Amino acid sequence: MPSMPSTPSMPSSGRVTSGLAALAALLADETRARFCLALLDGRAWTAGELARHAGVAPSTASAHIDRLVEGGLLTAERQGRHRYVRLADAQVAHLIEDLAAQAAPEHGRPDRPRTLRAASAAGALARGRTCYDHLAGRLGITVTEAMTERGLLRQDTGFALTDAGLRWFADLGAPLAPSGRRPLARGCLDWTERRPHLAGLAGAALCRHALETGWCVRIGSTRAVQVTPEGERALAELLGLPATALR
Amino acid sequence: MPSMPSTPSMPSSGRVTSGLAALAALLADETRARFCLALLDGRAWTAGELARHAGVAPSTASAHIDRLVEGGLLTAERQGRHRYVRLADAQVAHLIEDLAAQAAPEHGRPDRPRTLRAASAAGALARGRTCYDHLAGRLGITVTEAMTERGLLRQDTGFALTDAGLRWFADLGAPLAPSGRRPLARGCLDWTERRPHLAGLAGAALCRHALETGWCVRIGSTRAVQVTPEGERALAELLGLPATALR
DNA sequence: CCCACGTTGCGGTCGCGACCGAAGAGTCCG
DNA sequence: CGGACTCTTCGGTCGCGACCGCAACGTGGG
Repeated sequence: MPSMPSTPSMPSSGRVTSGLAALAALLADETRARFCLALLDGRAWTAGELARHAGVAPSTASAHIDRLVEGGLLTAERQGRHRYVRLADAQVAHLIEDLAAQAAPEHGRPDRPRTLRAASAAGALARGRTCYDHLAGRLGITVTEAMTERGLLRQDTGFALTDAGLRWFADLGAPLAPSGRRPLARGCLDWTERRPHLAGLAGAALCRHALETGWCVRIGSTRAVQVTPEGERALAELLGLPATALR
Repeated sequence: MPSMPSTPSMPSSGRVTSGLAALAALLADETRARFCLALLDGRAWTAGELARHAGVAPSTASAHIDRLVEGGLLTAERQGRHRYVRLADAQVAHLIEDLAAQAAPEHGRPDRPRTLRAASAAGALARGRTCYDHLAGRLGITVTEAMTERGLLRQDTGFALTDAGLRWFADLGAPLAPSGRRPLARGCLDWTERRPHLAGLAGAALCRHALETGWCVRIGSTRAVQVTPEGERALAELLGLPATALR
């Protein structure tokens, strides 16, 4: 009830305020937050998978998914008896990344793994992974830094591809065209490396190209990726990266 | 209790998840959201001002401020019997901007003002305002676009100053030096214009310079700003902006 | 065709947190 | 040194929402 600002303030402040609060409320629940972070791998999960992942009853998960879809964070698609769910778009993914980065400045001790299995999984993720639709982890950072050093990417005065960078992508067979409202290049703060890696249309194109041409492959069905021998050769040739930098 | 992911997933997933949920919970309350949006003007408010602004009791506001400070979104500073409160840093400001932008895609009809006074205030804000520590509104967009056209700023492949842009700032008497983790230039989506304006260190330097040299002045004690005749002359000379573009 | 499984809808329970008012601590001023 | 002001602390109330179990629905496989 006390939703009336007693001071005349920002116009449309009411709508923006309640919109902001409503959006934040979607992520304010631990279970929904877990859903969104899981979906940050860019793939589609079924409702049941998400329920098991978060450790809640299927009915609970279903209700949460409804709210997230309603709020525009997720999109759902029915296929047979499954309901596949994914993040709505790159903007949402980027928003959640930013929030997670802000929420986890605990970069001192990244939660020591308890088991050998967990340790090796953590290592694989730190080495290389996908972040929504682009590359992250040491792999993502290494590639981004190499592109910067080679003058393909400019990070000192912002974050943008250079003309040489545009040509590089074209030569690669993955020409970039401005599309919609998504920027060609943007920095995405890496969780494990605490430095920005390449995101945006260029990051997505590079990741897609790397997976399609076999430069890297997914490990199992996780978001972790591994560079292949061909990938090492290609990156050495195109970016001057020594093979050892990618292991 | 169901905090165990039944699927082995992201390492440190627990911590990140609860951190994300806790951070979002801070903004999930309408009153706290109103506080943060008010503080987006970049200035320090007293606890009482925020309480009146949001229409809650002082005791309620005090508790909210505690939580926001505890969560790292705000910093507080006691001065006499007042407690001045501001956003913690530019990163927090940017995060809230992004969230607000995502939360308010209602760009069809921006909440028609009810009174003449409100209409003129809304008009002034749309013409020019500060957004945390840089310029926004039509003023911010116009300047940003002019800088882009003049080759000082590159937006087609990302968002970065050019070398000419660096020189432009140096000639202005506001040389830019990379500092800490804040980027020199970054795009900040404008609420009213739906296009990015210049933020980051360069945006802050430009705004500071504009206010110090009298290119623009604040209207009353709001975040709205107005271009002065000197400002028109300077911007015409430095960016080729016709005076009519700024009214 | 029926059974198993993934998914959804419906009560019902329970705990967290947003709110206020009143009283207390600290500060500035006459 | 007392009064006006700002802010904080403390109890106590109340409503929202996260959760589960159970039952129903639909799909796909045997």
